[in-house]
Amino acid sequence: MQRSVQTTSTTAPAMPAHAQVYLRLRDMVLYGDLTPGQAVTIQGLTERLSAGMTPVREAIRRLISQGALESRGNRRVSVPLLTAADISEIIVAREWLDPYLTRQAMTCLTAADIDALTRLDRALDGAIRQGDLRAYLHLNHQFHLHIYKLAQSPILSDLAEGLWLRFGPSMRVLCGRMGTQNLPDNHKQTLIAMQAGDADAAAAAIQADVRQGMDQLRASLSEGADYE
Amino acid sequence: MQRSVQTTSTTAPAMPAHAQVYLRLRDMVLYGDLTPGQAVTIQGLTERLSAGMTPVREAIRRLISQGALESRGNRRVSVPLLTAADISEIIVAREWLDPYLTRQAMTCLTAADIDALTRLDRALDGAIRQGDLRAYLHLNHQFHLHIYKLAQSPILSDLAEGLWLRFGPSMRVLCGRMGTQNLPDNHKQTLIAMQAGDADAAAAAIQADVRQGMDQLRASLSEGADYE
DNA sequence: CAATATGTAATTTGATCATATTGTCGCCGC
DNA sequence: GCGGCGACAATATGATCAAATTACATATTG
Repeated sequence: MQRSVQTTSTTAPAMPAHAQVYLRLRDMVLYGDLTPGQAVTIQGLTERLSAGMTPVREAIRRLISQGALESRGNRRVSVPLLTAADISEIIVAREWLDPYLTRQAMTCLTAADIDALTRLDRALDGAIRQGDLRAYLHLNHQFHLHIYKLAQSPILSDLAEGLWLRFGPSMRVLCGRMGTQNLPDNHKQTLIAMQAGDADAAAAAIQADVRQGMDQLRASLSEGADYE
Repeated sequence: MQRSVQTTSTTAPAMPAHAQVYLRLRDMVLYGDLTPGQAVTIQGLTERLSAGMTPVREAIRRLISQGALESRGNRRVSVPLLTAADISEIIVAREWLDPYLTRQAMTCLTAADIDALTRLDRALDGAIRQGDLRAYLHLNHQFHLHIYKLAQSPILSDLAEGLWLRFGPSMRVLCGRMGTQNLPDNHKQTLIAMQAGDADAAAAAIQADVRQGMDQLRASLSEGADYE
């Protein structure tokens, strides 16, 4: 037997294996290592992640309960294929949640916070220039996650983060289609509004960002029919 | 060893044990068999539910990811103690979600649906008269769940249902304090509005119901300090 | 004669359990 | 009061059992 996920010196001081597996699997969902509709097997993941069966089972179960994976009736698990109706629901939810969390974040925003967001956005620009799709997805996600964190609203942030898990795989497909050169970046308006201390403008900018991205997603879904 | 969760003739034709354990544990959270702050141990549940360890582990993990349980750092799990800030977030979320889902439900509401809701509310009245706290909690939950289902918005319904898991234990404490005689029932206005086909009024009635219940919860929490 | 449908066998995969391992907490002696 | 020691609970593994899908072979029909 392999020496499992044994802490390779510095990697994981005290993080249980199921948590590590969860994080890795979640990232696979978020950043497109799994395509919509793809089957997810326990044994496949035990090999791919060289982890035991129990941690993988728990991670999968956790992601199912978050909507990142779906359990087809007969003990088979797969990455959900979003319908247009699903996307519409996610749009409704995000168009409400994201501006709300942005306003919350604005109530206690420091210059350092804006700096951190600006750095993230600059890194995002770099990823776009280099056509690094995975970095783009990651940094875009980080940008919004950072706002959620600043809002200091753990429950609402949980809801918002959960939505990302649902559209992650489809977003990857969309961006893959658009080509790596003309990926959108609508964060500039948000940063300007934040620097001006204008909560209304910041919320509106975030809402526009969300709507733009999600609308593209829905359009891509309906025109591309099913991707496989 | 006991004969496990073997299908006792008719009970479970093809439901895996982990699903059964999850449902039972979820109901324990929702209807107050667990009190806020209470510790939840795996081995305790394997005995109480006479189930194996693996199904219990998975059910607990699932409920943690939904916010129904929380994992304190050191491999200890407990029922969350809500803070006033937590309640405020839940209020914000429900005041938006529940009216929205009500409006959605109104778009395709049949007379049979209203009948079903009316029956649920009548049963709720009965539970109040008899002072049956558990039935009250269950039927009140069912009433709102039914509206969610009618909205045919699986993702937003998921979000709303998840919130119930968070305040379930605290709600039980609140209702236990209020005494079993004067439990609130604000569903009448909703039913009237639905019969009139007035979506605005129905949404407003639901919002009032949510706000009233949740405000009491917050008040109970802040005055009662911590309950144990 | 060929092609499709059907029923069975085999392999793959999921579910559950018993057990070994590890980390945490409480206690006792120093 | 502090550090090691023992008990307990959680984590993780591999094995075992059961289910389901797949493949294949046979039979039947056009």
